[in-house]
Amino acid sequence: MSEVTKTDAPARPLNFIEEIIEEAIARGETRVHTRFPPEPNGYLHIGHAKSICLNFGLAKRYGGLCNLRFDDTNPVKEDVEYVDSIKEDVRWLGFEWAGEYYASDYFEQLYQWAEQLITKGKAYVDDQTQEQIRTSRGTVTVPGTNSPWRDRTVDENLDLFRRMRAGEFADGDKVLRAKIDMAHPNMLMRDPIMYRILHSEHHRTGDKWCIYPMYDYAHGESDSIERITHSVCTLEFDVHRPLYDWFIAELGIFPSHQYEFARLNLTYTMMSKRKLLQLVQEKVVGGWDDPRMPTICGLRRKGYTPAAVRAFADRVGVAKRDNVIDLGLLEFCVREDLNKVAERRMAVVDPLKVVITNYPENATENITCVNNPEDEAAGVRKVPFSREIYIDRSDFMVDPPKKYYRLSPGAEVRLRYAYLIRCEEVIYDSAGQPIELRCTYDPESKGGGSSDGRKVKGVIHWVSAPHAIEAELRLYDTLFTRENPDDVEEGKTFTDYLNPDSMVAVRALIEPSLASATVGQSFQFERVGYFTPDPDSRPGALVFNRTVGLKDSWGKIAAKE
RNA sequence: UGACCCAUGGUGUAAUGGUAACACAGCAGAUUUUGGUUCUGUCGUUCAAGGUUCGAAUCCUUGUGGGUCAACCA
Repeated sequence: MSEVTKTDAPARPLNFIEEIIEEAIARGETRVHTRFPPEPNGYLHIGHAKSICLNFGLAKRYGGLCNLRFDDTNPVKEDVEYVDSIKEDVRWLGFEWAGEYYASDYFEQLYQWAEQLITKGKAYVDDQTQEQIRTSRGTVTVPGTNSPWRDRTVDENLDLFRRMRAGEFADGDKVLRAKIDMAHPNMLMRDPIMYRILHSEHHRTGDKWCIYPMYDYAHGESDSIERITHSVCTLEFDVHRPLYDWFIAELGIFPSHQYEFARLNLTYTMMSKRKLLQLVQEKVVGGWDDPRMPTICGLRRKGYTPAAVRAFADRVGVAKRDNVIDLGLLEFCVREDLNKVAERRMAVVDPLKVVITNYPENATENITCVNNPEDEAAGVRKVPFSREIYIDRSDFMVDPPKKYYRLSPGAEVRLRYAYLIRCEEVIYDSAGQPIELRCTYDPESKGGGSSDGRKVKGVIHWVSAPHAIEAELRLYDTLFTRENPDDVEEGKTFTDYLNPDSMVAVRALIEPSLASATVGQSFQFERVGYFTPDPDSRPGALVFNRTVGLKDSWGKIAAKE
């Protein structure tokens, strides 16, 4: 356990948990030990990323430690598949845990402590049915009533509890309950269940146990065993805190303390594990790692970087107020990172052929292109140029509106890093749609300037027709059309708000250097957006995911017209 | 009709009894061989009513609004 030392304090103000810690430091407490405690029953999402960044961030900032602990007290819902994915995601985010722990490692200790509570007269075996327990608990406004088994003797309780462990009873026959107060205003304190009988195989302990501790009984004690100083969880556990403290006090063990913060919500998506599972099971999405999912693996596949997610977690802040973060902030964070690190490439999403009539036939030249104007060290690359090229259909208009800087009949534009061209003739198909442009180029204008110093405002991207390679581009939009898909109108469900255009695949023509792109790389397709190769991508059958589009101020102006 | 938590621009988050600010979004402009980036400017905020105080976003009271809790889930 290391001493508290403040390291790389960020410029931002302290959040309330950091304030609590700094007050403790001022009082002379010298240790910060946190933990990230997922139940291995599903994939991690962006909300978990906030918690991970908070817990690991606190440890890092104050020179402490952060554990990874799997809260695996319910064998029927958990699986090793999930522990593996959770570890992968935490590592991907850039964090390394001080220790890897499992609540199931503490089953024996937890059991011994339960016997201790029975011996103290603070716990009893209850024979009531689930239904009887539920009704006798009362409601939020009416007190509960005591179980007829509440006053069993210590010896009888001990005997029964041992026989529960020995497997003498069937699931649901008996439970162990804490003896607190059936009239307590806090429902959680009305003799909460500590153990239930579950003849079920556990992914780590196998069939060693047939009784399993409940969350409330296991969590605080697990924190205590690991000597966690700051047990950080989300707001809905606020009402559990008195119970958390009660067990620790009755047992007289290391006093970990719980602090609650507001979970993350994001517009146009949802964090409910149950609903995300439904989307996977009903094949609305391709899987947990579908790029439209708010899961960490989905964001990764979509091209989000760990740095972007961490920056996002830092910017959303930590407080106790319910919140819904604008998706725009997440997108800002990934653009901010990718703008600095992603190499630029040219890709034509919707190709329109252009023939440069005064350019020599069968000639090819290599145009020097800057890889990243934000990073000189990224260097340059050569891109082939020839008489026939493709430009994007949206970069040409027969009858352009005002302030349209791109190509139109008689107008001139700059081909990025190459020449100025002028549109001399438009060739139409039988439906009246332009299918080819005949242009002339200014041989003196290569790389910049022009033969006579004239200024040309428009710059468009291009690919050489004989050199370009084909690729599938998957263009993503929000999965839902509603800002808060959980907020459903009368008679509807969240699936009624699915966006039919959340994924659109197009065939594009891209520059040849992209043939060797590999999963994990990010590129900015100039003037289009950020893209990353999808795991489905194969040589000769390239697939790229759009991480996020570029900011599009022309699109905004055009939309207003 | 219980206990607990929360309430600051459109969205988040600060201000810790002393000039309500920062980011994102929006708007306007400058720069730009990406209508990107960068830079500048700008719009706009303390749930209500009382009280304490020289002074309240902050403390107190009462409301109002939102949230959590009645799984042998976590």
